[in-house]
Amino acid sequence: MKVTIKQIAECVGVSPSTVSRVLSGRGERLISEQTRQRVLRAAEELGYQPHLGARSLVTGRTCTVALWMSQLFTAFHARIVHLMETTLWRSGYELLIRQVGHQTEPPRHGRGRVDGIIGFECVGALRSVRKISHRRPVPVVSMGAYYLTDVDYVGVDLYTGTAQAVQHLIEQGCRRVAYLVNAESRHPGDARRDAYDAVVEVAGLPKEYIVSVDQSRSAAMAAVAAHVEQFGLPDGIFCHNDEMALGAYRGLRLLGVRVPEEVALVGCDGIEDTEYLEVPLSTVRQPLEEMCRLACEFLQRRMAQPDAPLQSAVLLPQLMVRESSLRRR
Amino acid sequence: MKVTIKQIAECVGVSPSTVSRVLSGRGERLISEQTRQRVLRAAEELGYQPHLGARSLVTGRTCTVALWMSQLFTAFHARIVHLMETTLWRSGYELLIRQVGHQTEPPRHGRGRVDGIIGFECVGALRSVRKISHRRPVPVVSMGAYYLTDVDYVGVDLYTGTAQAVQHLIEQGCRRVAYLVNAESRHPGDARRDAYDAVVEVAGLPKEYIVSVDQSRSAAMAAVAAHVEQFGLPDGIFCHNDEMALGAYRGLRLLGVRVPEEVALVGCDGIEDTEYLEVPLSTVRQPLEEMCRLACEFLQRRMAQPDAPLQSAVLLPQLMVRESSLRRR
DNA sequence: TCCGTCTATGCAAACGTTTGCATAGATGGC
DNA sequence: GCCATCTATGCAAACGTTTGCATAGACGGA
Repeated sequence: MKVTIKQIAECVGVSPSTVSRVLSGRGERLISEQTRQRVLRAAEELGYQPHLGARSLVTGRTCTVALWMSQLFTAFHARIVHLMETTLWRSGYELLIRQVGHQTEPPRHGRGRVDGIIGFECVGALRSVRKISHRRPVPVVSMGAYYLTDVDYVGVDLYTGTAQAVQHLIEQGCRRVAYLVNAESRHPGDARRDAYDAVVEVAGLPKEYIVSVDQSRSAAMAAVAAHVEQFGLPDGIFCHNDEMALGAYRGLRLLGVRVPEEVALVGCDGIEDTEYLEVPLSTVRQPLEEMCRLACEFLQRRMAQPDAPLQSAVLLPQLMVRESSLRRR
Repeated sequence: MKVTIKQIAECVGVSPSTVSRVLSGRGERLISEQTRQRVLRAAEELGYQPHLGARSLVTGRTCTVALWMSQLFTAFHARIVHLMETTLWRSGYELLIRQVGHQTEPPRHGRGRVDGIIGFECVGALRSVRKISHRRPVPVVSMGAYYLTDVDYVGVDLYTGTAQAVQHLIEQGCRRVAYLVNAESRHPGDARRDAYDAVVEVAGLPKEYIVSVDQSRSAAMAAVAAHVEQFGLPDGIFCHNDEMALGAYRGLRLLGVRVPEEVALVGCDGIEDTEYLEVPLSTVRQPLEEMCRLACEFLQRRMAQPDAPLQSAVLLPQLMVRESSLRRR
């Protein structure tokens, strides 16, 4: 049986308002200690749980934040969810998850379900929700490599990160540095692609793309195998992300190619998995903790002050040099 | 500015009830097609979004399901979240995530926030929420290796899975099969531990535990290294899960031990990562798709019929034999 | 012409909270 | 002893939906 503040009120012998004030913690110094205690005890005894729908109806807040992600398969994504949930919970918010990547239907988004949205690499969906909620827009923070100019943004400077990585490969003596990329991300405008182009060009080296149909390991593996068969072996590969780097590694090993002696390998993202390979993978590590922390901060500020000026932060990734890119000279 | 059904009603020139009937899809054959169209167009134009709090207040439903997990770090967990979100979304539910593992405070659980809870390996939290919501209990489905007798349950028979794995190691010629386990799970009552004990005993082999402080890779790695130094090398290791298997693998490699020639290795869970090692890891694969599908089914039936008889399913895992446990004879 | 039936719509209550305003009683200064 | 102030509480409206019941009009049969 549902128990409401009305029942508690009746049971204690006070009015519902008083109960509400005690339970919601609003009327802090307005309620006598004695009444307070009696209400609390009654609530405890009856097993009272506030109805959050009713509460949100009048307060206009739900204490829930949505996290939108384009995909959700790898340890990298698990880590994001983990960090978000932890951070938000501490601030008193719950976390709603939504994968928006491959949904064809427009993102229906009930008003009064969430107080705000954090989008991880899903610019398209964020943009359309913005359009829908034009008047009195939903607070939104965009995270990841691509960004919208009209919402708060937390990103990571993958241009610099990639440039460092490619430069590092060149310094290790690589003269034929390839870029392993999925078909969608291979175009100019992608920070990694642009950085690769620039550094390779400055060094006077040839550009070489290994194009995988998607970001999965198996596809990356197949792409590398096919590429090597057709064009021969590069001596260094920068991979669009760590998943693809793992696929590349396995593809090369199956071909009998030694890493890093014959091919040096650098990934991108910084997932834990890559440390535990036979040959630990070098990578461009994204500062996820910091990014999640900032995203939550930005969102909370935006929820508190809808008209505050635009906030943004672009963090520096860190090149983690491990064995896979260290040539013994 | 917020737009409500009242405004739409005013704009179209009908009553709020009519608008509600059109928009909620309830009064299907009650509304004239003409009115219907006009309401829909007005809603579209004004950018109407229903207030779900208000709706849930009167319907008593939120169309939201909570997924509780004890932790959320690895690709295994990401996969669970992914499958759940996909399945639930298709049935019209949204997914709320909560990590309940290490939270000290009791699981506060607002009534009217979610319609049901799916708990993945978090018996303790489920039990306490059951106690709190004793009268008119929240629909709950428990998933994973441990189970409550008084709630719907979807599990996997890790006893059989483990038995097969250990038997397999013995058949490969291992005579000193160790069990790599984290401190918490090493006790009798855990299906894997019990199965290991039984099979090893029947085979007349000695029991040997490698105890790691937790389930992380690094801890597993350290545990293996320490164990080998103190007690020498077993010739087969069954690992409590894949993460620990990855740690064990790396630990052994750092010691210069060859897998599977000197030590055969089998993990448990079936995460994708382990296929991409230098030596792909054998594992006991949990049928996650099926488990998630069933859990959602059970939950929906329970939500529809609170007094339906208890539902449960225990699925069989599958032993995936890969290179890490194949001795060349 | 009247009555019964059906269709399309409106009215108003209900859902469980929060909160601005009112007020009864207590307290204290003069 | 009176007025001003303060403390603790109650009243009632409001939040945005849904929905049972009522009803107005149309229609058809007798």
